[in-house]
Amino acid sequence: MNETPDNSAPAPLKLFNSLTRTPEIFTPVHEGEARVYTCGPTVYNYPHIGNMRAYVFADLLGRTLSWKGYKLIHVINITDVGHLTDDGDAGEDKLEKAAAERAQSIWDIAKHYTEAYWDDIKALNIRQPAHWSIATDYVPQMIDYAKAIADKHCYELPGGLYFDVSTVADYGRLARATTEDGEGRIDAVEGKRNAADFAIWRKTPEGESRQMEWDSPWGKGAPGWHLECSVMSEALLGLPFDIHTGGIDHREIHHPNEIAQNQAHSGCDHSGARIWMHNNFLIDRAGKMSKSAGEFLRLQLLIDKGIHPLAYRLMCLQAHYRSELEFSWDNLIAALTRLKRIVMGVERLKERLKATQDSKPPHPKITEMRAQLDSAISNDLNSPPVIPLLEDLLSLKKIDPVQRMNLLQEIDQLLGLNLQTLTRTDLRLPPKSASISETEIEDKLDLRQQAKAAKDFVAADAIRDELTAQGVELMDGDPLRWEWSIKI
RNA sequence: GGCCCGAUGGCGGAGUGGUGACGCAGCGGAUUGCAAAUCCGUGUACGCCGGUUCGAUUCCGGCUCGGGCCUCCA
Repeated sequence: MNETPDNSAPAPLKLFNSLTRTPEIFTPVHEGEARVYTCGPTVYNYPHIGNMRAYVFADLLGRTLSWKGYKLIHVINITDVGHLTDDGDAGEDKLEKAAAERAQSIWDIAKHYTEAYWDDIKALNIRQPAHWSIATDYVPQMIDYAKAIADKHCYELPGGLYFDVSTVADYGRLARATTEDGEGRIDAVEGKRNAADFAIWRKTPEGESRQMEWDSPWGKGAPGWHLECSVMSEALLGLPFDIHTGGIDHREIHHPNEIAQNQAHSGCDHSGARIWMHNNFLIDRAGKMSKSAGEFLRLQLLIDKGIHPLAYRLMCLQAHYRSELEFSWDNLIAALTRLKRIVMGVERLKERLKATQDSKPPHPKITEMRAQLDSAISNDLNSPPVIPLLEDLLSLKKIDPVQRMNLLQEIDQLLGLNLQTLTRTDLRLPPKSASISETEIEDKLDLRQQAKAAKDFVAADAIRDELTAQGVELMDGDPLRWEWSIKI
């Protein structure tokens, strides 16, 4: 235990490595730099809010690395090459299927969903990575990559080129999986040498043609979906790089396969990335949210209901990234209420700031809080205790506002809640169902104000009732005057 | 079937071998024409059975329940 934390010394950054299943002290491959690769979305559908938790997590990691003084080089990929829809390798591409259903070009579909994803990224105040790597931009490199490993590590089947997982050392170490059999729920592809072997290149079936296909030494087709991440991470970050992130489901299949490819291509036994980090799921009462389960929650739905996206971000940060997080509307609205109160605290702090001069030595309480902040975030990105810390900071009225604002800025640099500019008005999103305009509301409130001044409470109450019926909540003693009431 | 994880108050969610974070809701107070908003204050918990220990919610074992992965998925 840390009996006497040394407030002057920064805490070493510890990150939980899925490879060792323990927290490890982060030491960069390249002095002063942090190179991070994040598995991004497959753009054949809208992202749901569960998907977005992964990017909030990756953003928290990136912000932490920046705050710790590392030069961050972050890559997030966009998978716009189709993935199979059905079991095994016999299915259709999801992108192809979506294109067929909507009678649009597959490229238009990918573009549409990529932009929808980027809208969500922006709404959640997730910082832009250094590179958005688009899978279809890298197909020639993927083919070269596959050629380079084909002889020693791959074999051909009618369906395409397969990777033989027995050709690399310690396959599946990330998943802690036994390589052999296990009773999978799907039929194995005929001819595979090992159950875990996976496609590097998928041939377009005889007699079919696809909108997205490329020539290769193994016939016309498309790259296997594990290939792209190995190729792009190596191309953009070099091997080994520091940290690879993704959802916890990737720990079992996708990332072990990436590691196998990295080993094959580099000729080294290292895993490509030193630290593999996985965020846990956002779960609904029925279980995890998934795209294949039909209807799912999009960020836009929250916005339509009048819930600001940053409330979702706060909800994520209230839980540790490795814990499952239970989704409920109550919880989300609780986060929104909390965020509003935090913003009010910041606004009060700003007011006090105007009337104050900078003061000299840092207040011991501020120093202590900064150390607590460092200690929490350095402990595998433990964001939940940072939020009460922030709230305490806002309520410490006796401490110099300048010093409090400085620490607030640091906290917000980490949490990314945009606290320095976010206002209560920003948080007052009109729900899609709103049946009255803001101007009309303001006009009616003015009338009510007049009625109140004339002590005509019957008239004043009538206006209030009318507005309440239209989903408007009155707040007379508050400069904001009114609020939308949120209906789920 | 195989592998893995979790179980904390009304809901969500931290943390800890011994003074039971925190948020939302609730309750009390201030405020208000009455409310609302806001501010201040405040109660309740550690799945079950054993074990280790002076002492366990925290460590170990078993059980029950829940969840994840094994198919694309954050």
